[in-house]
Amino acid sequence: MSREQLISQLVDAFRLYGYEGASLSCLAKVTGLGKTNLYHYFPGGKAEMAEVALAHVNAWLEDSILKPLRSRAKPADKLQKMCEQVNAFFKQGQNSCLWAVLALGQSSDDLFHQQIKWALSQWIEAIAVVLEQSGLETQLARYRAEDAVLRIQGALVLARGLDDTMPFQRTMQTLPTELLRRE
Amino acid sequence: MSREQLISQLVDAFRLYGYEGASLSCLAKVTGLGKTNLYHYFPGGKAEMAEVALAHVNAWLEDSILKPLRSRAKPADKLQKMCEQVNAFFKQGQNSCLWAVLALGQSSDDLFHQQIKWALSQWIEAIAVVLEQSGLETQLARYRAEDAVLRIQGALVLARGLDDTMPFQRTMQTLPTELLRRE
DNA sequence: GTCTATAGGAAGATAGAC
DNA sequence: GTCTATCTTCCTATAGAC
Repeated sequence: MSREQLISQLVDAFRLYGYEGASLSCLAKVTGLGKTNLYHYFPGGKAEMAEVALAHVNAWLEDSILKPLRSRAKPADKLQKMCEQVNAFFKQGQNSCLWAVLALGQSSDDLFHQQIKWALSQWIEAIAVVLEQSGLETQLARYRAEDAVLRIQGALVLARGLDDTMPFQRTMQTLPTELLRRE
Repeated sequence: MSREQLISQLVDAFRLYGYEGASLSCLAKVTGLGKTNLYHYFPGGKAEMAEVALAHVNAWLEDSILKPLRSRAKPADKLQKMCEQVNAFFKQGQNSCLWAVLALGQSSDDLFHQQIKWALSQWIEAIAVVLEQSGLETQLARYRAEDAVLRIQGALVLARGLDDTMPFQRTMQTLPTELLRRE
C-alpha cells in the first residue's frame, strides 16, 4: 500500500471518529497495519498522523479547488467545477469534513487550528476573487464567499445530523447560481 | 448549585471538548464536583451525562424556538425572534452547537443520533410552516427552512475554524429577510 | 518493515467510610 | 451528599526480536 493510500485512510478514520475517538487501535484496524507500524511511519505518534491527514486535505484544496478557481475560465464554470469537486470529495455528503471535525472537537488552542484557519481563509478568498471577476462589488463578493463555505460546512453537518444527504446535494446544485445572482 | 446549573455546565463542557474529549476528570473540574459525585447524580455515567445535556438543549429548542415559531405572531417577527434567541444561546457565535459536536464526533449508530435527528427535523419543520404562512410555496418553504438551519450550523463551524464570529453574526442579521425574499 | 511484549498512565466506573 | 481508595480496561508509546 502506498503512503498516499495510507494517509487517505487516516483522513477517513479521523473524520469519522474525530481526533479523540480515533484511538491507535482504531487507526491500526482501519489501515490494516499494526499499532507499532504506525509509529514506524509516523514517529510523532497520533498528533503527527492527524497533522499529515490535515495536510493531505489541504493539498486537495490547493490542487482541486484553489488552482481551478484561479484559472482563466469563466466564473460560472469555475464555481460549477468547484461544486463538482466538493461533491466528489465528500461523497455526495456521506463524508464529513476533517476541518469541521477537528475544529469542533478540540479546544481552541490546539495544534491544528492554524492549518484549518489557513485553509478556510484561502478558500473564501479564492471564491471572493471569482465573484469579483463576475462583477460583484468587493464587500458583497466577500460576504457571499463566506456564505458559500459556510453552507457547505452546514450541509455536511446536516447530512450527519439528519442522516440525509439531500440538503447537501441540493446546496451543491444551486450554489453557483445563488452566488452569482444579481440583486 | 441547582441541577439546572449543573446540567448547563455539562452542556458547555461537551460542546467545548466533544464527547470523547470531555473526560470524567474534565467534567469533574468544570462542574467543581468530584468524579464520584457525578456518578451520584448520573448513575449511568458519562453516557447519561451527555444524554441529559442533549435533553437540556432539546428543551431549549422546544421552549425558546419552536413554541414562539408556532405562535400567532407575524412570520417576519417570529423569524426575527428566532435569530435573536439563537444569537443569545450561542453567545454571538462563541459557543459551538452540541448537536453538531456529537453528530460529527461519533460514528453514526450511536446513542444520541435519534435525539439530534428529532431536534433538527422539528426545527426545520417549524421554520417551513412559518415560511408557508408567509405565502411561500410548500416545497420552496421546506428548502429554505433546511437552508436556514444549515447556515446556522455552518456559521458556527466557521466561527470556530476561522476564529471569527462575524460570519455568524451577519448570518443572524440577514437570515429573516433572506428567508422571506420573493424571487 | 513487521511482529510480540510491555511499560506507564489515564480512562470510566465502583466500594465503602463519613 | 461528599470524600479516599481502588479496580479494570484502554490508551499512547517504546523496546527489541526477526
